[in-house]
Amino acid sequence: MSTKYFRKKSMKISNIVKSFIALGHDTRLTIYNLLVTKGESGIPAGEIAAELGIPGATLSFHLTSLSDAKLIGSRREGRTVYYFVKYKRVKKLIKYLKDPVAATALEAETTNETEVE
Amino acid sequence: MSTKYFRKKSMKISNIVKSFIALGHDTRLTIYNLLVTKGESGIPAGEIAAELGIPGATLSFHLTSLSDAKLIGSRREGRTVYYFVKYKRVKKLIKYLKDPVAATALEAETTNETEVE
DNA sequence: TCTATATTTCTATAATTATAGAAATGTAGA
DNA sequence: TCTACATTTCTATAATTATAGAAATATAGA
Repeated sequence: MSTKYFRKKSMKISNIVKSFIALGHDTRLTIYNLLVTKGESGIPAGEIAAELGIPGATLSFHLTSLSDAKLIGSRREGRTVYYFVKYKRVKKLIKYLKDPVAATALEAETTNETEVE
Repeated sequence: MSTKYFRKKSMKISNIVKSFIALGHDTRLTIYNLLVTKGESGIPAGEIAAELGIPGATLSFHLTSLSDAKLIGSRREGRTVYYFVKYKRVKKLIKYLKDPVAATALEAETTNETEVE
């Protein structure tokens, strides 16, 4: 039973694909770029919007994509929400690019659907 | 004059974004995965289509995306076209993920629009 | 509680991308 | 040249994603 490239129809879009989708947009890649320069402390959503010159609603849409992909995280401080890069997922992508076969095997072995961070 | 996140409207979609777009699709990521297992010699388009169970026209569409992103290359042998991974671009992506600021600076410095390989 | 501020969600619309049959192109061999 | 085969391009259609104003939500401070 060759399971190599088999994929259940019901199987939702993989986290790896989600991550590449997230990075595959000019605005979102610029956000990633910006967040990298800001370190762990992150940067308020409003500042990102101002820096990129885009409406808050549009920014929110893109932040959701990056968050769903677990490429970024956020924390609220008062009425401000700070966004920051989550390097765990970035490292996973690098690993995937270097060796997709090994990374996929590892993923299948360790994925237990309860992963949080 | 802050050029940090400035981007000319006329400026076409960057090669990095193009690459992430290319990898951000289940079928295309599966193609990448498959090609990695096949090494330098590559694999005929027809075999990819058969392995994935998709029509040739659909495959061609996705191969174009990966080729435009320079993630894969091809060579014709008779009536067969072989596709293979081009690791130069993969390495560039890894570099970008690790340090987007440095990678972007390097890109700006070395891009002369005549890059072929 | 009232008001201002920060951000997100809702919604409609615009724009882009994906799919795949049919037609076209390129190549090999008879 | 004729036929078969491999692949790509053309085309229409379906599906998805992006955009941004308006409304909603959350929090802080007066």
